[in-house]
Amino acid sequence: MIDTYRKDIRGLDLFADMEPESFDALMRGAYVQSFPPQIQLISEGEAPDFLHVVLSGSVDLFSTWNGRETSMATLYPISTFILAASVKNAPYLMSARTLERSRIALLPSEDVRAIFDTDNSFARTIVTELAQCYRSVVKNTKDLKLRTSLERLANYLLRQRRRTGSDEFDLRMEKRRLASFLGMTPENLSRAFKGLEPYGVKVKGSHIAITNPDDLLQFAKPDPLIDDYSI
Amino acid sequence: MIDTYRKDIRGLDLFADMEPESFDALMRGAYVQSFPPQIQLISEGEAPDFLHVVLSGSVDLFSTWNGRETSMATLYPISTFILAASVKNAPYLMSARTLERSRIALLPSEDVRAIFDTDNSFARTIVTELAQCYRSVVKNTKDLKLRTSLERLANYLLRQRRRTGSDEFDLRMEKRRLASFLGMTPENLSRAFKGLEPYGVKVKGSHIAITNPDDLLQFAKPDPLIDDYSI
DNA sequence: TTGGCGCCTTGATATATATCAAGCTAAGAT
DNA sequence: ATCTTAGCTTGATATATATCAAGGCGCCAA
Repeated sequence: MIDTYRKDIRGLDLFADMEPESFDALMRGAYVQSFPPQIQLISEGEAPDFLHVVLSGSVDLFSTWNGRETSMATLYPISTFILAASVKNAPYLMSARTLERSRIALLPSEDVRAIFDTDNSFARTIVTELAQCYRSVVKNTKDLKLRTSLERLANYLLRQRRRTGSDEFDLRMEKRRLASFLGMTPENLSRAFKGLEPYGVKVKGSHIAITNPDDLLQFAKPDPLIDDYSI
Repeated sequence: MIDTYRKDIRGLDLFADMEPESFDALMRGAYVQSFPPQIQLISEGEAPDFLHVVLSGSVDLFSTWNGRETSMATLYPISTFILAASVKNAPYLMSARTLERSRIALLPSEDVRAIFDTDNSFARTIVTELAQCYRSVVKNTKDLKLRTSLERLANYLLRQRRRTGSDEFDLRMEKRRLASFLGMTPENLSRAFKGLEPYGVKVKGSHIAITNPDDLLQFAKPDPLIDDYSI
């Protein structure tokens, strides 16, 4: 494991506070691999052999049932998945595939659980991390159940605006994947973008410009208890 | 705190393994209160003053946005809510109300966090609990995004069948609340029950009889990665 | 026993969303 | 530079779901 990767991983909240010996132990069994785009890294139902860390590129978490598929989340560096399955040693609930060429660190789940058992501060950090994950999914459920697809898109755009700190930004994923994440078809996403034009949303390819933030805010009614990922 | 309640709480996975001193400390600040039906116990956005334990009765967790409301989960004895907010000391994401007369134990969140900081085995148990919660919400999201309302109802009935171990059972909640939980209107739930008649679902008031489980199974296609809450 | 009330059901209609079938556009390949 | 192709858009249509408005049923209270 080269030192840059080691430092990247150590920088994550999840690993920042753990005992040096624990971190060393965890890194001993870990390795980094580079994957081409569209490679399936894990499949739902499998045993959780590794805790994954996205070091570069991006990864889509998705689920399937009865021939249908939906995107559950997209991960960007530096972040981990799938922690809950690893610590519980329970089958993955989601599959994962690279969206672009990506570097992924693989930490054996067995090591994660072993260190979890011995390093108390690591165990506590995992609590914080899992609580955060849990709350994110709850927010996502509220988004899905309480809002129409147009409202979901409007709030998604406002979250991107906040993340980038700018009224203009590029979508970070294909529109078809965004559609799936927002729980709609690509066709309807197209129409939804049109539907937001009256509120000052200009779309050119994957470039978005919000020309009238106040109008969009009034329509979208963002709520920290749904849209603020930091609380 | 009378001894029965104490024993009930101690019996929960979350508290079963913790140090006796820790448990005593937690119980010292705790108290049990009885509430009439339809009393709002907590409101989303509030600070998490207490970790709640349902000792008897039932509690609905729901969320609101922009004048709309949706049921997120219903809790039965003996179970806790809202652990994630308590340990993170972050605002509640959901509100809670009693559905019937209910006895609720209230454990000060501050105490929970204090003991979490000192009792290592308690910290580890919380990890397991939160991982379980997280996975449940992920399953719920898959249910919502991958299935139609008819399929969600069919699988809900099959889960009740499994829980009760019988082809006949009573719904544990009002149909309107079930509708909200399943992400549909009461009118559509009514029609959905009709729509399941061809698969051997008989409804009389809140009593359900599944006369042809194989047909229903074939239609519903239950999946352990969505419908099995134990993994 | 009998109102009355709340919840559920039903039918009619409206809206939201998905599907299907072309076309269009832009980025990469030759 | 042109071809090719994948992804996106658009319009037409179908389906799913919500809304609105009555009506029915059962449970509780007087």
